[in-house]
Amino acid sequence: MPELPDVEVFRRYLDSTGLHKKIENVDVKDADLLGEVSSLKLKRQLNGSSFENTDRHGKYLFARSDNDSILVLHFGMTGFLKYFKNGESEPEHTRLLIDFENGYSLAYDCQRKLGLIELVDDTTGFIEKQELGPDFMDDNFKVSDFTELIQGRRGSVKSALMNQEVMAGIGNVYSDEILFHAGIHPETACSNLSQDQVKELYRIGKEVLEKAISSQVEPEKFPTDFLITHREPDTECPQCGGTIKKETISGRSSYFCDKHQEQIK
DNA sequence: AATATTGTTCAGCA
DNA sequence: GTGCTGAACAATAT
Repeated sequence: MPELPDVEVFRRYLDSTGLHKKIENVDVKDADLLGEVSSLKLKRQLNGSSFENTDRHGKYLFARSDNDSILVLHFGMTGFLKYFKNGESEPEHTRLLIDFENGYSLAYDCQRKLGLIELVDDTTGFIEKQELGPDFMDDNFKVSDFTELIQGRRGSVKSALMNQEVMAGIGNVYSDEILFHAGIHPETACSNLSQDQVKELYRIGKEVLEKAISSQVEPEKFPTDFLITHREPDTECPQCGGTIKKETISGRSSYFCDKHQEQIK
């Protein structure tokens, strides 16, 4: 379930593996994942070029090549990247395979094909077209921006946090995590949040995602009082001795503590 | 065999 | 038109 932290980790991975290397072959193994770009165009644009830098907005990863084409990847629910040496086995559900001149390859694997492979020449245009809100971890995304977006919404906080058109990057798992640390019930209406709670949500949100990224989203590296490793109904809350409950909220299975996330409806 | 999983999209409702 | 909810979809594991 790649959300902002996961995609940021993929971005750094790509930075440390696949940059400045000449691409000598591109294999689109599943055209289902392609957006508007054709398989032929993708190959023509990337072949012979090299990736020079990367970027990320919400759950989208961008890799810019030296001919100014930009490869866009979205990881859906099951996507990941793997850089590996020739001869080693490629991941089982590789949908896009890029071979470099140095004998290594980069695989984009996406078992359940909910991801996206696209080629654009302008990230800003792409972000606008997708109608994505500001990236939650962008330094220019301030508490005042967050407050403005949350205020005046009719639905629950959880659906606001998860709505990519409101702000980009937070999904089911991290919306639960943020609300857990903020002590706010996921079903709380935005209109019922106090000014202080909204500010607190922003601060905690930044903190939670930052910690997830620095833990490289590896479960064993997360602090033990995080909900993420305790997503099991009717188990003990790692913070207060309450009970972790599971309920469908905003159409998603949500986990929360029945004791320290007070229920306001 | 039916169910659960999640991000996105879209039909439909207030 | 807007904001929101809920269903559908993909592919697989249990």
